[in-house]
Amino acid sequence: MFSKSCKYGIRATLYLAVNTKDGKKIGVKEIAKKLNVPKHFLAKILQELSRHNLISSTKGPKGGFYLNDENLQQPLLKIVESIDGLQFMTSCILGLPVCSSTHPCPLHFKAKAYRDRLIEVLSGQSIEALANNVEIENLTL
Amino acid sequence: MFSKSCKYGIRATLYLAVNTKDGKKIGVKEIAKKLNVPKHFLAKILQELSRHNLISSTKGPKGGFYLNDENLQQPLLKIVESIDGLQFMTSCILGLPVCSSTHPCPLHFKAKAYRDRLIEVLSGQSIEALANNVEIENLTL
DNA sequence: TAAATAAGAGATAAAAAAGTCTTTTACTCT
DNA sequence: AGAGTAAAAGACTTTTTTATCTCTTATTTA
Repeated sequence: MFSKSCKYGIRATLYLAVNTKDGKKIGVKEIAKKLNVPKHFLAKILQELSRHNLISSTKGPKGGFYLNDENLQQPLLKIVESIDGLQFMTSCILGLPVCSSTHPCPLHFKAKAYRDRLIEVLSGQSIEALANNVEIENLTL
Repeated sequence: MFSKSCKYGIRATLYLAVNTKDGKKIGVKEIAKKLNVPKHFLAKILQELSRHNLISSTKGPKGGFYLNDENLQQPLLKIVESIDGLQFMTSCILGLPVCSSTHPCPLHFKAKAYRDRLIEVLSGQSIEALANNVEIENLTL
């Protein structure tokens, strides 16, 4: 469903949301270590998210990545969009070039239900809200 | 979610189910053309499914692929299993090595509920039943 | 000005997808 | 029965995409 880049991006963003509320900044090295993902690969992903203004960063000593208020209000879907694009929202689970309610593949309706729920979470809640959940319920990242 | 191999495999199997009820056999060439997928790639996939006894074949002139009664009674999940494996049923949508009800990732429950629905279709209905649906509702393959 | 950190360009590696060529099997026609 | 042929089976190669790593540059802070 999501590429590795996208998975890493989501996890890193949520990690930042949870851990930079106090104005702290965190470097790639720490994030990569904590999430157990390849450091340089993650660096590229964060770079990209930063360029899209979905996360924030400052260079230099004491620099690092963090989420500002605007970043925190975005839905997670933005992260997905900027890494994988939004094809996953509409693309056919069997890979048919055209697949819709009026022209469905055999799995269309069941698949759509599954996906729509997910899209709801990704687009309906802010990163901040999801991060709060992570804290309250002590979820894994 | 599914690899291309798997998508091609599912579509080809359903195509065979719909079109070989009368004892007809169909060659890779025709299937590839009808489904608009790469011929040689499909050949390899069908070969594999045949080896796993999920579809049937005969060589030589007038030979080709078809589904026998046993094949038709299998659930589609078997096709998925023999091509992609069953990881998709349990693997975390965020790629976490461990993700379960007791140790969930932030998207775990939303993702699970609807993935389970999909698994229901893939495992609860026979290929024959799904193929009937395809015919009755004139679905695309 | 030195050091720490992100940004950026590009190379390499691994995995997935697609294609080529050869061998085997079974049918058809004589 | 034997020869020719059409199809799948199988081994292998090439291409494309995704994932990962390396090295250099720019920026900021102390």
